[in-house]
Amino acid sequence: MGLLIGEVARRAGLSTSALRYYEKAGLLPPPSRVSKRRVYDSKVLGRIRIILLALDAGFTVKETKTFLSGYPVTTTPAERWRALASQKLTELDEQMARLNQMKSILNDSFQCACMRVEDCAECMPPSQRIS
Amino acid sequence: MGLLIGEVARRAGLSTSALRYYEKAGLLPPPSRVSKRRVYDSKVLGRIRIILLALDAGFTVKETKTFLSGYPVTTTPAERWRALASQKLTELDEQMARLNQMKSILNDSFQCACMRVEDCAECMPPSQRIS
DNA sequence: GTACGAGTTGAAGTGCGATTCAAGTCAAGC
DNA sequence: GCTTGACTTGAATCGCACTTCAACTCGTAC
Repeated sequence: MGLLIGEVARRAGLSTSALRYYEKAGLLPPPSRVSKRRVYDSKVLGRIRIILLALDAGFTVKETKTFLSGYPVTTTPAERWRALASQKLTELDEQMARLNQMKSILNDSFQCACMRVEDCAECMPPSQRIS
Repeated sequence: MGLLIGEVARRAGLSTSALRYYEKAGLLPPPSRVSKRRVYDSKVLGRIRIILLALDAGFTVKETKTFLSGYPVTTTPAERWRALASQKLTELDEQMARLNQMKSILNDSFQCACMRVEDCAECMPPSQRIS
């Protein structure tokens, strides 16, 4: 029933180093050992699935740890997720706004006929002006 | 007429360390010196304006250097910008797609009634399943 | 002459999420 | 008893855009 780290990595599509990293970071509980080697219960795959979902959602390793073990045991997964997700959604909206701003700058800048970059200081948009 | 680094920093809204960093990175030409101190011509402010616009557009320092000095002198600013911007826009669209995917995950996950995180392995979406 | 403020340098540090490395441990097969 | 292969550890490395640090150099004012 016990899985060695290589087998867990293969099934999860992760590297063994990533699994050790997650363990050190507190995402995965330290498994039992047989002659120093980590031996995992297959339940760990469920936990890894959850970890990967949280990371895919944009949570940092630290935030994911908070989701997994940073709340009183009485707090349900749904409650934890809602709390963290609303924060994260705010961040993502900020990032979207930032990306849209970048796109505007990319599309709108340097439409001048200047021959050299040095000449472009003149034709810059007002918002970018420096004293 | 000459500006010391502190004055340039103040006018540009940058730190002196950032200006030295840009110089080392090849974004700013090494200015003249008076007793070891950098003395800038006020034209440098125009160049800084351009650098900040490129960085605001999402270009890395390296890409910004390419824009400023990585093309034959016959290439106009508008041509350089178009070439680099189309690449960058592709990257930004990928990032937007990634952000939208994150938002979906945040909104759709953990709507279960599980009391403990360990129970949630069951109620995960199929796309996240691990062998 | 000495204190002050602004500048100089190269090296090291920051945060993130891992990966890579060297050197060692261990069980199984031959 | 020796090789093989999978594992173990802690430490170092990566990329990015800077910042911070210590130790030093200047010119000016008092």
